[in-house]
Amino acid sequence: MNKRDPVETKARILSTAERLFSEVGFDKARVDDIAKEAGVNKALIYYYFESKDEILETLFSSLVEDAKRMLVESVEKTSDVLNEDNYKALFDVYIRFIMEKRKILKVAIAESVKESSSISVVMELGNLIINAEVESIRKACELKGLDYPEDKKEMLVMEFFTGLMPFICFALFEDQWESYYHISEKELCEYFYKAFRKTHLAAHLPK
Amino acid sequence: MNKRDPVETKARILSTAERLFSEVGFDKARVDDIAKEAGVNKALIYYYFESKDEILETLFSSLVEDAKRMLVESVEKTSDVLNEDNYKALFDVYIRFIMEKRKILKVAIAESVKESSSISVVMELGNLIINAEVESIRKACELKGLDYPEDKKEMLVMEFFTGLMPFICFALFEDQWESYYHISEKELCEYFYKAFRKTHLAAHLPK
Amino acid sequence: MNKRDPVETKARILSTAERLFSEVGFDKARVDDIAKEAGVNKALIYYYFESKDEILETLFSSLVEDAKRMLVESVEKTSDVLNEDNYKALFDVYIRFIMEKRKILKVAIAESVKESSSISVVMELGNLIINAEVESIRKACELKGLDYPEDKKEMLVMEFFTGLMPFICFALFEDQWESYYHISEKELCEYFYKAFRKTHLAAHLPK
Amino acid sequence: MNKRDPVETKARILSTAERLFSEVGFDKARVDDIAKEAGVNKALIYYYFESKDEILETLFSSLVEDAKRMLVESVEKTSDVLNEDNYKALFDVYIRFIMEKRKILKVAIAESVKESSSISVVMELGNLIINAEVESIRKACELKGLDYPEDKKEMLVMEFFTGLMPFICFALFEDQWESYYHISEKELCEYFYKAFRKTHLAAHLPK
DNA sequence: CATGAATGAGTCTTCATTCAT
DNA sequence: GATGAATGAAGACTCATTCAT
Repeated sequence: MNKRDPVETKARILSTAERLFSEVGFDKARVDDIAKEAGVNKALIYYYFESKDEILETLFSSLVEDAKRMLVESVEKTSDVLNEDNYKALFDVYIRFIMEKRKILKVAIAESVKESSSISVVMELGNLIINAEVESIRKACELKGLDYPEDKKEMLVMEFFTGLMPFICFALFEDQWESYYHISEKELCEYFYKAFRKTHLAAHLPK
Repeated sequence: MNKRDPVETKARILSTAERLFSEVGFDKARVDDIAKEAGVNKALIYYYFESKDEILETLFSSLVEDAKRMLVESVEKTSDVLNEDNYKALFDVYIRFIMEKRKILKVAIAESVKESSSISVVMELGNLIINAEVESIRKACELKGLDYPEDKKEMLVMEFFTGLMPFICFALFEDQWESYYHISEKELCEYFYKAFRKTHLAAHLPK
Repeated sequence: MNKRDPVETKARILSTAERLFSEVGFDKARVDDIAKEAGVNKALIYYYFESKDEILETLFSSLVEDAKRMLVESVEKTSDVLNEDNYKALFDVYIRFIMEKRKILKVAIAESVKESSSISVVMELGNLIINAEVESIRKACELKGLDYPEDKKEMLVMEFFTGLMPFICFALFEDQWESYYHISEKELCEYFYKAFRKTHLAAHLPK
Repeated sequence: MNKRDPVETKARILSTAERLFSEVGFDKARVDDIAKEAGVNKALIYYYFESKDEILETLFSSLVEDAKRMLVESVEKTSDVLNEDNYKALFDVYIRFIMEKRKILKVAIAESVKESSSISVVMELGNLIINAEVESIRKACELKGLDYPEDKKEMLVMEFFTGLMPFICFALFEDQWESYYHISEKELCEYFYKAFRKTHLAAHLPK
């Protein structure tokens, strides 16, 4: 907690805000508390950010940027052959990303769900991810000389609601599952992979 | 809008609150606005409800009660034979229920996601529904003389994350999909069924 | 200080605000202090007024309304013959009005002087008064069979800068003259009348 | 805008402050904005001035000093014979001075009007000017062998309220007259001279 | 001289809730 | 049941001023 290190200070404000937003919700989170818990003066927050809203927007932008980076990297890493091993590798990349971002994802969901928010981050993020997915599926088919007959919209719907959403919901409710069903994160994650493999992945893998 | 009809008045307060909560979020929704839009005096709201929180609790209780009723009815309606037609019928019952409750579901998700909320409605609701599902699967297996070998926890995880969550997310984001991808509710619902059938349902149907 | 008498309460807020605005200026006056000194809860102020600005606007509107009333009454009272006695009577009506409104006039001047305020109250008030004056002069000339040859704009300028402004400035600085030159209000007022008679009034009276 | 020229920098801060104070009022003007618009770092302002108040005091002092200089010069320039031409020349000197100082005069009036300000600049300035005026009148009388019978206080009142105040008010409201009555500064100034000649000056000129 | 970062003390405004009728 | 008036406790945001370099 180096004072007079602007970059570090700004980062500390952001991560404290992220935590508080996810703990009590954006609206209930108090700027006073962010300041106190980040160990900075409240006015300093307004030196770096125009408003409480701008803090949230900054966090959302980072989320989207990180997602883009993650998608690029995941494409580079995974070979184009679609088989169970590859899917597992991809699953791991995604689950790691989503669990790392769980805090801000909770906030994103809570805010996106409000009918007042014009274009929600979740839609933006979703669009990004499912398009990447559909594209990689298309490429894989091409590579194998398979035709790629499917309706693109249908694929988008499938990727979004049965692919992405279970992942995000895993991030949202994993901790509650832990305490509600007395299950460890590791165990839950394994069950989740099994379930995901039998449902969404099964639809992708050649029968 | 019958004045001097307590039951109707209370219902009007509840439905107005539900709408406002879903539109702007529970925290941002003002009791003043609920009063104004319900056409009642603000103090009257406090005659019917202890607090703003109690309004939300009432709405959540109704949601849970309605879900229970829906589950009972769905069991009565559907025969025990598990085939595609039966699943489609069940799908329709669920989708209708979830779309009807989309407003309060949005609020439920937004609130459940906060780490401060001890036991979230979504977990309660989820537990209810996935247990019913698992139970009906068990019965179906029994009926057909099949053994029911699966790990129960695995089934719960599957029902929750790849069965229920896509449904709920459909309710949450259906309207945003409409405007983002210029697609009608009907069309989206059809795509969603196709996707759901190929993934979650496929895992249930005998190969 | 009757609680639960809305009219009286609102009036008390307004007069307290008027006093504080004139004492320390609109910007430095604190809503907290208005509340405290008016003996009401701060939130009650916002129950009656949208904002601090609206309080000021209400006060300004009252000032304009009162000025209109005063002008109507002054026309009714004074006969159309323009002689020294009539002018003295008119002077007294004006000086009484302006001294009664000195508090809000101070605020009005301070605010009007800001280049940001689009149309200032002082201009509005000035326009009202000088037009009434010019009109009454026109009538008087007509009555006496005199022609009314003067350029109207010139008259407006004269009424505003050498008629109205000395009056308003009297209201603004009377108290400071008292303490600076050790002179009583009565005495100062007499001097002021003499000066005003020799200058502005002299220009109106037949030579 | 020569950087690294302390004198010029300080002057730039002062003139920017003067402009902002007159545009939005002293209280609403922000040191941040003065810094930004003067193109200097905020902390530098505090290197040159103790406080925001000191900036204002500096501006007020300059105003008083400049007024003194102007008075001395005006005495030197104008001969002691009081006739219409001399008065017009004096009028021009005054109007030029007052128009040049309109910005800070607006601030001075706004601040002087507050009942909290112990001795206001306007009273100080007024005292300065009206004493000079009365003195020059006395000299002129003496010169012409006329007795100078008048009550001094009466003369002070007259000079202040019907002599100085119309001038200052001209500076305050000239721009608003322009836009309100669609009149040019030149035209308005001519009308003002006519009005001033018929009222205040007429009282001074031998009949 | 000059600057980016930091701070304390406000200041307006909001809002759930209650009171008196 | 119903209402207009009243309140306490906060909460977002501001701003003159100072510090460290």
